[in-house]
Amino acid sequence: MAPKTKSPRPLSDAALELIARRFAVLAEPMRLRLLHALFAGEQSVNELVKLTGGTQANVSRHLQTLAQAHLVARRKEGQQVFYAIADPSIFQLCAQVCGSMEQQLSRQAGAFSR
Amino acid sequence: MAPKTKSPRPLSDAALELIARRFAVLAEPMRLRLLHALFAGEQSVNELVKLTGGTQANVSRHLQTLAQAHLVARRKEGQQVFYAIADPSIFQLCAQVCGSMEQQLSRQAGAFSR
DNA sequence: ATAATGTATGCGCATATACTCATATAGTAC
DNA sequence: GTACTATATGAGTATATGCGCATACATTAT
Repeated sequence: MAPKTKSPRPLSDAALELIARRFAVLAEPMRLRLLHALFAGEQSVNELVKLTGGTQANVSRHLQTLAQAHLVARRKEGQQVFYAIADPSIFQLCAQVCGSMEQQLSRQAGAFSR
Repeated sequence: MAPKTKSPRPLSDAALELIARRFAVLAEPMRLRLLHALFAGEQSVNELVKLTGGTQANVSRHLQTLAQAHLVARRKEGQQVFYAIADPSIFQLCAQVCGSMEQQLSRQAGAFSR
């Protein structure tokens, strides 16, 4: 019986669910596209539709998902609704994923030219 | 015409797909549980089955998913197969997500007691 | 009031994926 | 060879989710 019973933190099931949900929100290309478009600043739904090339219905739905996850903030002005990044830590997240994947891909590429 | 046309980088569709895939791999509680268990070091499949409480078939499948994403490494020794974290940047990712969510939750909690 | 515009949503379909069960494969011991 | 253990995988099912279409809702203008 090796004393392997050393976990960094128990991490309850509920916490794991929450973390998984968070990752799931980021696991859709269109939502990443929307976040990317919002990097330049607050945008209305219509602007986001044009920027991303998605349909209005689909963009609206994805924005709702992002808003429920508190990743973007909603501001209504007249008949337009503006969305903006609410949690800037997202960019660090994405940057880290990008970096890790670039590293991975270049390592795979190196396996050929080696 | 505000000079809002300033994107950090174009980010091709293919890149967005890859990033989304990466997040999707992390979007399952059982896989997070497995990564968490592997934090203590290399483990065999059977050990992971005991540690996570999942069925052998399910654990094996999720390990395969993690391995395909190059998040864990596979090492066969005799009839046992050992898995280990292959990309330590995962922990930074999870730590960041946890931090962001703790912040979010405490802010929501503060909205009541305020 | 009607009309036009911007946004959200109900519904149906198609696809993806997580799970269980049973079985296959690989390795070890006898 | 058979028996046993460890791991992987095929099949079937249930659930979730992204998408498009049509429509509802909200706001402003006329």
